[in-house]
Formats: sequence, C-alpha cells, structure tokens
Amino acid sequence: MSVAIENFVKAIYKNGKRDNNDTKPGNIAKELGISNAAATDMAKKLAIKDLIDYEKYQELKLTDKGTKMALNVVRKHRLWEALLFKLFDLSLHDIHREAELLEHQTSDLLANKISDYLGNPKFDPHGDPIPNARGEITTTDTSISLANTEEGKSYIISRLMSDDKEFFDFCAQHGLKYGNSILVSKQFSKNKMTQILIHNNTILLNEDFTSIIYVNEQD
Amino acid sequence: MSVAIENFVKAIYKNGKRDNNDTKPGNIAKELGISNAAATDMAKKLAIKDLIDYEKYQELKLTDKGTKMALNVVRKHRLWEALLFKLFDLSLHDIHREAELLEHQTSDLLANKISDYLGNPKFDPHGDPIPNARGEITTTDTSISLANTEEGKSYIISRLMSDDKEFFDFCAQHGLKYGNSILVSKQFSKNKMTQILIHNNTILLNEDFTSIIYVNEQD
DNA sequence: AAATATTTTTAAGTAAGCTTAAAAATTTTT
DNA sequence: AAAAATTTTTAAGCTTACTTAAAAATATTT
Repeated sequence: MSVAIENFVKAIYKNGKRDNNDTKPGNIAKELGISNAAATDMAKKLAIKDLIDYEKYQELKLTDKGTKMALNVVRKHRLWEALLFKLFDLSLHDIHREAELLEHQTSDLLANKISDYLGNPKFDPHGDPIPNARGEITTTDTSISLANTEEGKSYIISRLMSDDKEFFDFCAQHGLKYGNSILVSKQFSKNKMTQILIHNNTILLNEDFTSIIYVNEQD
Repeated sequence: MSVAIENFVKAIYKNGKRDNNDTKPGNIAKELGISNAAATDMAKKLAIKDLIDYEKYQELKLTDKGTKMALNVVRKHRLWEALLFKLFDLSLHDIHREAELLEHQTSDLLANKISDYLGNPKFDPHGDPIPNARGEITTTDTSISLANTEEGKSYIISRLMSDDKEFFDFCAQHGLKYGNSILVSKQFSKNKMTQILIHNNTILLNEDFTSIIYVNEQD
C-alpha cells in the first residue's frame, strides 16, 4: 500500500485516540499538512478499498481492515524507534523522524526480526505500547488530565504522545520523561489545567500538554 | 530526491560499471522494469537537474552531481545490508530486498550512525565496497572473465554482483561465496567462457556469470 | 432562529511517473 | 551498402496525490 494511504490511515487512528475522536477530513488534513479537499478525496478512495467507513460530513471511521493497517504501521514505527534508540546515540526527536520514513518500507518479516532482536518489547522509547504481530496492544495508562489527586498518590510517566519538538524540549527541560515519577497535585477542571510536582518543582500545565502526557499509577 | 530518480541514477551507475558501459535508456529500462519510453523521459528530466549528460541516442552519462547521488544511495544500501546481516538471521537475498527499500529513506545522519556502529566497514556482506561519507570507494578486484590463468594462481571471491535469486542459488549450491578460494583454470575467450575449480569441482561459466563474479588475487 | 463563520465537498487543474503505439534513428545482418 | 531488426524517441493518455476556487452543508454566535 502507498505511503500516502498508510499515513492517512495512521492519522485517523491517532486522531481517533487523542482528540475527542475528531477525525473529520479537516483534522486529518491538518495532521498531514494537506488541503481539506485532498483529505476528502482520499477518504473516498479509502472507503472504496474498505479501509474506512465514509459518510459525507461525518467523522472518518476505520474499518477492521483499516485499523489493522494502522496498527501494522504503528508497530513498525515503534519497533524502529526502539531499535534506533538501542543502537545509536540519537535524540528521541531524530529517532522519531527516521522511524516516520522507515515504517513504510519495512516488511512484516523484518518487523518481526527487529521485535525478536529486541526481545519483543511491549513499549518504545517514548513509552508508547508496541502492537504485536497480530495487532494486539496493551495499555493501562491515562492522560494526566484524568489522573486523580488523592493525597500522596504518585505516578510514573508512561508516554509523551507527540511529535512536536517544542513539547519535547519543554519536557526535557523539566525532567518530564519516560519512567520518571510525578505527583498530580491539583486539577483545575474549570480551566482545564493540571498542577504537577516533579523534582520538587511545581508546574502548571494547560490542556494541550495534559492530554498528551500519560502516566501509570505507582505501585 | 524521489525514489524513482535515485533508482534511475543508481541503475546508470551500476550499468556503467558492470556491462560494457551500456547505459542507453533501453538497458536502464530493463534494469528497472520500466518501458524504454519512460527511461527516455526520465533521462531528459535528470539532464535538466544536471544529474546526467543527455544526448539523443547516446549513452547516459552521470555528471559529478549524479555520481555523487548514486554513490550516496549505494553507500546507504550497503550499510543497511551490513547492519541487517549483523543483527538478524536473514538470507542475503532477503537482506538485499529490504535494503533496496530502506536505502531511499535514510538520512545522511542515520547512515553515518550505522557506519560508526559497524566500525566503518569497507565492505558489505556480498563483499561490495561501501563508499565513505565523501563518496570515496576503494576496490582492487576484477571479474573472473578477466582473471589470468597462470599455473597454480588462486583467487579469493570478493563479490557476487547481482540481485538475481537464481544466480545466488547457483552460487550457494557450488560454494561460490564471499571469501572462498577458487582457481581460474582456463579462459575460452572465443566463447566468452571461463573454467574454474572450486572444492575440487570444475565448473564452466558463461559470460553472464563470469562478468559478475569478482575476485582478488590470493596473497 | 437568523446571521455569520467554518468546514466539507465538488470541480477543475497540475506534476510525477508511468503506459502503449507509432515514427525516427541507429545497429545488425546479409 | 541495402535490407531487416532493434532501439530510441515522440505523442497521447492514464493514475495517484496533490492544489486552488467556489458551492454546499454544517456549526457557532448573537
């Protein structure tokens, strides 16, 4: 399947998870940096291939076949990230950029070899779960916007779900990285902000960030 | 640059080395599995980009810029082959197939990281020399069609320059592989055939094969 | 609920990278 | 060196993945 199609399906998958399921053509177009018209166009083509269900003016919905394709690409992306992270001294941002290209030129055979080589890891260097060869994925974490603030309850950062360099730089600067411990001290639900404590620093995060920082409860 | 252009330039480079410099559009077309018309078309486009010198009905000749691009792609191909060979249990044929795709989606930065990781190797698993980051390449071997048959002179196989599965299978079956020792016992120049001795078996090879099996003199 | 703004869709057009068919040039055979 | 065969080129056309501009529908604001 073409790179354009794989990326389109992947974008629907990602937007379906992340935002409030806003997978109308315009959102996908923005994600991919193409025009709305191009997104509508592509949506029709994918519908013919039975990768999405398409109804005019509605959200784009992946079919089982489409979901399978998206997970296959996501699997390859995250396996590449894990491999490049292990072998080379590269920034997470660089690794992401390389994986973004390699993911589309990787046979299932090679993906499985990479997975084996790494010991069939369940998570990539961002903490994102790696779907297995059958497209199954296991996650238990939640965004910190939904974390509760019970006294003394601490969390472990499990993922930073973004490809934005500015966001990564911000995270790096404040010690927000995969595996680190934080305390969610307060939710300002009205203003959609969250206050956290990390390394004895209190940080107030707005929705853009709280929705893409994921954590697991600390045991 | 696009995949199609990189492959076109690479094909000219390869044909310029291998065959009797037969780099007319038809040969490149055959190499790439496209029509002659498409090859002529592409040749004109590459000329505009100053990647080749193009004159109607003549051989296609890479400019310095074109050669540089070809060597850059070849470098990435061979580095991928070396890496995949080291990490995974895959056949040389599979490795070649994967590298053929990955080579076009690899930044110079990543290529250099792979090279460093492998200790900046000079040869890939086929024995083909890996151009360095500046596009320099070092070779001393010759095809067995040109090897001389001096009494008792033996050679070490340095490369099997092909992507053809049948050829690889043939080589595997007869012990023709990188590093093995052979004796070139007779040149039938009139018939363009070469007789070799390997593992006490005498094999008579025709030009198709003698022109792509490369050897170094044994010290 | 009307007016306004935004988004989606349609329509027409472009560039890349191919195709086939036929004309033009070159190469090979006799 | 003429005839035959092959190769290269030109021409016209196709598909994919985009674009911009304008029409149609939906969503938001007042």
